[in-house]
Amino acid sequence: MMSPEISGQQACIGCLMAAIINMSVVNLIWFRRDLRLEDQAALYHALKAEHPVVPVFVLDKAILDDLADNTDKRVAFIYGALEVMQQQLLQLGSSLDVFYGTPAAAFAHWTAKYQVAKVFTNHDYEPYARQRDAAIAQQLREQGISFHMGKDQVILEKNEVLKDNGEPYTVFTPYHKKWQQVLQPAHLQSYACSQYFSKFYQQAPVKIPTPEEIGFKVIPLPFPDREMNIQVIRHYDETRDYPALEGTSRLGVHLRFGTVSIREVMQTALQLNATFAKELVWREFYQMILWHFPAVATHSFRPAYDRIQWRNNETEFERWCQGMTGYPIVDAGMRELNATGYMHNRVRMITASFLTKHLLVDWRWGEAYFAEKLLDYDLAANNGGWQWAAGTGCDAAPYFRVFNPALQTQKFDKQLDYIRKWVPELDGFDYVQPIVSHEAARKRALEVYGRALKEK
DNA sequence: CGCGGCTTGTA
DNA sequence: ACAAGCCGC
Repeated sequence: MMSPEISGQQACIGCLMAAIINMSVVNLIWFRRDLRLEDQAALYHALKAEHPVVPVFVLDKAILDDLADNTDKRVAFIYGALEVMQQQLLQLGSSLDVFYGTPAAAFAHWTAKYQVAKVFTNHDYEPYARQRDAAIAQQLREQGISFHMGKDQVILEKNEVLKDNGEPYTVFTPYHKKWQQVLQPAHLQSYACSQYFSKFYQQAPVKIPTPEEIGFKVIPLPFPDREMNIQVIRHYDETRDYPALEGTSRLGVHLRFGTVSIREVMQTALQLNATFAKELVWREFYQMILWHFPAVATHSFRPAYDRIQWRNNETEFERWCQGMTGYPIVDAGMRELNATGYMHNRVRMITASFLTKHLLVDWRWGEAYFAEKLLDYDLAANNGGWQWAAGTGCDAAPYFRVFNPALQTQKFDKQLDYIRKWVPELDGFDYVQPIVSHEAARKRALEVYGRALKEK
């Protein structure tokens, strides 16, 4: 549903001006993490509204300045997605209008350049995004421009799945059950944007700032395919836990940036594999948690766990980052991450458990490292995963459940195919000694966690 | 309210 | 089997 959450109180000054000097009034569609032209909620509502639609995107200085690496793969991915959209728009006689700077400066620029009546965009549940959107809505309201938000990133959001007492769930299994009860066919219906493509504002191409102009280098990379691999999804429940196989969808990055529609993926998932569909609901669960409990971005979901006396040994943390712990399955995962910007999910759990439990490093350190390296990085999912592994989160693994790297290897990489791929020196004599013994580290973790929980 | 259930490990 | 935690019904 498209609700004018913040609507203009005054008459649209731009519209009056435009009427007088015969300029065309337009609406803006503001793309963020929904970088596609088909089955896109806010775009659909924009195209169906009264005026021509100008597609806009902000290369947000506030976000880009925080990236550690000027060859960040995600910037390259975004450029690729913008380029695809720009080609489609040019063929339609329109153009994307991309601005480099802060969102505030971007809208100051666009509202001076166009006679804007309304701005359409989709909900974003992250703390920074919420604050950004509130500020932009306010800025636009002062100019008599209304701000309209749609739901596009998830199937069911915010308060759509609640306990009978009206409170949000904090445990996945009952949330999932309720999610399935609430789901209606209409939630999965595709937004048929293309039938309104004639509504795009006609103008000459607007030049997109180059990566160099914004201080980045784009290194050509093979990104995961946007198309769903039907065979992989069909067998997801049987193959997903084996990191040596191609058993996962690799759609994470596309869901992150909206280069595929969650409605389309969920439709397929519900038809082909219930376990895969469930994983997509985990994604919605963590977005919902972040919306209702934004403090999890910086604190343990359970306050008692913020009392844990992390060892935070920087040398050990560095060895974990580099994949030099002496535990092959952990090292393989970290090296895969460093080399490719991707890590298999089973291994994400193992490496996260190892850092927090075996080395007793604050989960936020690991979360930040993954945030820096993962192409498919998403705050809600990454934070949820880390708090799950550390035992600090909602519906987390009980803290006394310490993953045993040897057992995990036995179960999920018995032939050592995955490990040998990333730790080739395993078969020689120069592989590093284990950083800690499993038994001693396990005992230490149980003591340290136990102490934090006993304190009042 | 007591018990099932939990991306698992150990006895 | 049983478990150092915890939620939901």
